[in-house]
Amino acid sequence: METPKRRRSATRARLLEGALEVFAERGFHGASVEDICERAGFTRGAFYSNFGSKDELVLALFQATTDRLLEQISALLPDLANQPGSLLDAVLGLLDDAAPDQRQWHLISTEFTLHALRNADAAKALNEQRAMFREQLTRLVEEITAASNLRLSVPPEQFVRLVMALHEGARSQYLLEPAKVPAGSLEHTFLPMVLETISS
Amino acid sequence: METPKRRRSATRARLLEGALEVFAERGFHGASVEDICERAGFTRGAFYSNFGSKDELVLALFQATTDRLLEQISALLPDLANQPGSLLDAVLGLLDDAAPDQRQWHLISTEFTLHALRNADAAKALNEQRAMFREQLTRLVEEITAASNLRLSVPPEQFVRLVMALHEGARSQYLLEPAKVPAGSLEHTFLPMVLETISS
DNA sequence: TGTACATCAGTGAACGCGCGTTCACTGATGTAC
DNA sequence: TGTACATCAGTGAACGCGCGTTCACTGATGTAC
Repeated sequence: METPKRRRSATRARLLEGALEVFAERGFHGASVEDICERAGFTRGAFYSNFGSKDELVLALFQATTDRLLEQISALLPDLANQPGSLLDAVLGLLDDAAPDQRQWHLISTEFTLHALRNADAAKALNEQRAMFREQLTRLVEEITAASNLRLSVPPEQFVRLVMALHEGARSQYLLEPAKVPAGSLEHTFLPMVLETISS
Repeated sequence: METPKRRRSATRARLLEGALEVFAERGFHGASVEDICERAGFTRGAFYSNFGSKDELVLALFQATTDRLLEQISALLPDLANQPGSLLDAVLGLLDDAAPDQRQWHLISTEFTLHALRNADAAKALNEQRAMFREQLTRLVEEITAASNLRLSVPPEQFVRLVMALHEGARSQYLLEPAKVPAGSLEHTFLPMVLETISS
């Protein structure tokens, strides 16, 4: 049953998917509306039938990506919290598994962050997403620390901020020099030191 | 004595300066050649008399900024190494002082990093600059650890990578939410833990 | 020292192309009777 | 069930504007004699 509404929302979804890919490859300004439509298999008219403008698309894309990311995290949370393994493995595993393609995700989220630093609306959306993301991670940390006898000497929220900041910087180094800085090496070398100090 | 050569190189310098400002404000693609020329007080003809293209400008700008950055670091190094204060204060102080305007520097270097992730030439230039930067920081760490009785349990080079990665991620968080994440707070909270563990 | 010519940094008008956006139209699906 | 009409998602040609780039020109500085 290919009702018009279903068809329409499928078109929208394919356009968003195409935009994600093309933005990752060429960046927001390097990707033309035509590039995106071609990738999705539509003409530009279809684009403007579904989105008001290219700017509107990027916000919609960010929201859609955010929704999917948070869904994936919610699905992963119970597994990780109950499985054997250290707190650190669980948290870092979540960060990696949440974004299937590290490089693509890094390019797009970094570009959107730059955009947000110059645009208040984007900043609001981004900060809300990041807050939700941190809350999920914080809950994971709390569950694991409660189950084990581990105690953090700083609030879990701040520990999460540390992990996210380090992860972002380390990922940047990894993508620039994959051979010299293996993925996750910085995190796995240093975070245990913090945890040992943090636990009592 | 306003010889033509002097005049020419002054024009080039002013164009580079204008480009730095305008790129920070609007981003590389958002800043037109005309914007840059207007800021510098020239017409577009002057621009193309000094640079082959907008793309060529961005590499020249990066090189010029790199040179100045490394010069500033060289000037700061001896002071920091001989002054009283912890290793950490010296390293973080260097990172902050090297870039006078945190926000501007973050915007531009992040955008260039994104560019480098899609462009091999830019990646080469960026990685060389970062390597020199790390070497300077590593030398500072070595001098300070040698003077004190501190011992690092990891090579200084890797310690520097940690500090740089964390600094980058923390700066991003700070710029997005200045009120919630004061500048340097993450670094000053967590790096001492690593140092305590690292020293023996 | 003065005159005639050469050089060349910077001017500013014009070009042209890419790209975001618009819009009259099509044809497939849905609805009324 | 069949016919006539309505809706509307998607088409594709056209528009127009911004911007990177070009180029013939100007006028100030340098050089030759």
